[in-house]
Amino acid sequence: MEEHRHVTIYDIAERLNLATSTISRALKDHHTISDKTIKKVKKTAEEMGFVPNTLAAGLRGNKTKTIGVLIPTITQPFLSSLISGIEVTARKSDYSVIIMQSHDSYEEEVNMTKSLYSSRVSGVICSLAMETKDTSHFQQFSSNNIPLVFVDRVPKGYNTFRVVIDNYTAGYKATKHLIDQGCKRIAHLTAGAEFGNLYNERKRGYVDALADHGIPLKEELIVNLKTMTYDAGVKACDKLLGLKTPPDGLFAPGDILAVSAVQTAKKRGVRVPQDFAVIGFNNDPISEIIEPNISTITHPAEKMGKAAANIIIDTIESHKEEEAKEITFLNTEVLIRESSKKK
Amino acid sequence: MEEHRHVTIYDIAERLNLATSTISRALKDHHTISDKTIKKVKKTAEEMGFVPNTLAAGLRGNKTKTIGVLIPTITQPFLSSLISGIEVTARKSDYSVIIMQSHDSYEEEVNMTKSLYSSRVSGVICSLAMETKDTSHFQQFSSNNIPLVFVDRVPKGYNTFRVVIDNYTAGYKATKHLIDQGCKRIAHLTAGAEFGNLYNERKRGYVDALADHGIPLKEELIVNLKTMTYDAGVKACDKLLGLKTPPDGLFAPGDILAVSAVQTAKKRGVRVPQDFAVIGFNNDPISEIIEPNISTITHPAEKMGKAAANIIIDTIESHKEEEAKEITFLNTEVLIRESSKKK
DNA sequence: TTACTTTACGCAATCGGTTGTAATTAAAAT
DNA sequence: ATTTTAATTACAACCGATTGCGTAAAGTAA
Repeated sequence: MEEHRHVTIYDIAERLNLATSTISRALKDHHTISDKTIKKVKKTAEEMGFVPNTLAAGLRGNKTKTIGVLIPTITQPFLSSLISGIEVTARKSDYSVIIMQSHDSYEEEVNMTKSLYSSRVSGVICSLAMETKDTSHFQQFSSNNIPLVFVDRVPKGYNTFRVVIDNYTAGYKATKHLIDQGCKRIAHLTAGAEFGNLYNERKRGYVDALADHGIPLKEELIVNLKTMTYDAGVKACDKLLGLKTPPDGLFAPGDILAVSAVQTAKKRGVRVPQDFAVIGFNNDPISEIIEPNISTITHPAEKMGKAAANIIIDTIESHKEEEAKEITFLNTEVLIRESSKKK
Repeated sequence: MEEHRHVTIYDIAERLNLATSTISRALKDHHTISDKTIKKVKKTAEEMGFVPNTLAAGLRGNKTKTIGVLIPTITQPFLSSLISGIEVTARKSDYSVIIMQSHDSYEEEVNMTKSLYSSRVSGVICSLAMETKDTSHFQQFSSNNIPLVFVDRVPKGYNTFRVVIDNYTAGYKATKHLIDQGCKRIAHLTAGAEFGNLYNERKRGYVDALADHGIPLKEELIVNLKTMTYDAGVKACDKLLGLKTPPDGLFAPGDILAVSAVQTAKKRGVRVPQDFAVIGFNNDPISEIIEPNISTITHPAEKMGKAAANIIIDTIESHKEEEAKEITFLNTEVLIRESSKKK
């Protein structure tokens, strides 16, 4: 296999007897270059198979048109949709996307921020690892004017862009829906405070909805999970449905858990939704396919990705130094399907 | 916000009164640098918050430790697992991963190869877009000694690395399983030849399995789909189950299709598996959750990703110019679950 | 024709590591 | 004390595109 050397602007310059500066400017339609020259240069570049070296440009200009995405894992419908939204939006503005998975490890996350900084990404989008409590490893981006957007799992008390849903309201709405369906004993699965404020917020919505409708809060109906997995859900639901007075409804803050609840109920001969109404969260593909279909809360993954990417790109292109680091809230909706329809 | 300038090896050199070359070598434990100096340099680098600029290194060395991944979409269990495998493996060797989605568009794919080449990726892993027939846009990688690995949806007649499963055998085994269960009229969904040889191979396995077991091939039981979607599956199965003599089994080359088949059957009052045994493909998470569970063929996405990434990295690190461009076959297994158990 | 604008393009430094080669110094050998 | 040899470190070119500044050429007005 013959090894070609990359064609550079020097090669084009030599061929046309022009300066490299002229080539560089011509290729990007700089106004000080005549149309004639521009056309000639572009034609020659095409002929010679010239492909710009973004490394050189990036080194010189200290910007790479690259967005670093740092998330727990990509094999989760919500997160892969998020990335999809980021990628599509980035591409429109000719940005590339580098993906890294922290696998919910703090240590990995720290290393990956270094790696991203090292490759001089133009911006960073991150959904925090479960383990992460301290976010000082993100300071390097803020300090160097690299826009940083947290999505979904965001830190508190850190002045950066954030793209989230209103988890409190979503939790409230989900619970209220179950109340509206006549549920009196509504169970809830949640995760410990160490996981950031996401599940806490949903739980807060649940608690307030109960209170607002005069339904007493029963601690026995709230199960704290370590991991939000199918198996953990099965175990929790087995426990809940085994109570002397079992719940007649469940707000699961994730569709996987809702699925596990529905199937556990079925296995125990508990009818869904008649005896046990279930509502999930996320609107994962599976919620629509399982029988009965699972009511859920939409979680606009793709939109959130697009929003995050747009923030990055806008911030860069507008050269705004002192940008207000706003929080972007995206809407969620209650999607009523069979699993919660008591009426 | 104060804008720091990046700390460079020049800054370290100045501080320590050493040459930049010494700093550079010390940081990578070059044997010509004394341990004393190495320690001193590393300590100072740490103190000053030095982070190497990979762009500069990449520009100079013409290698970036970056793998470009070009796939139809990431919001598909198989593909997101594939990426996950790639990312994990890449990271172990300190490689980054750039993701691009062709959305099955030939034009996008062509643009993206340019973009990847432009950013001087060290290697490329690709699963072809549905539309792609001509693969000359990948020539730029081959010509420039950038290792290229096709995964799953691979081109024919192009001498590159390929990581695939044996679709023929998998199709054969799936069909044989249905035959073993006593099915006499086995239907099959497939896709036109323009989609590459993947579905054709599975179909070939289906055809041969029937022939080997003395079961006549009925054209009416083979439905050609344009897209492998849930809705397309429903439509096809409605047609199949509406035949005068409907099939008593189905080999669907994708779990989504299998799910649509199971649900369509249920809706029509056809019992699965008693009246209609179904086997899918991929072992998507959903196949395990739907009721009845769907028998399927495993498709080792994560492993394929790892294999592909390893090929890239090994090729680069071994500096082999004339590497044999082998095809890597990964194993698949028949996963027998409820949807096909007639016996 | 002279002076003044535009228009078009070239020069050369720059971004930050990397690396072949030369130079300097220290340690060892004679 | 002198020559070898080995151990360290320095010099400077290089990767390829970008860009501020300067200059030459062409055009316009006086």
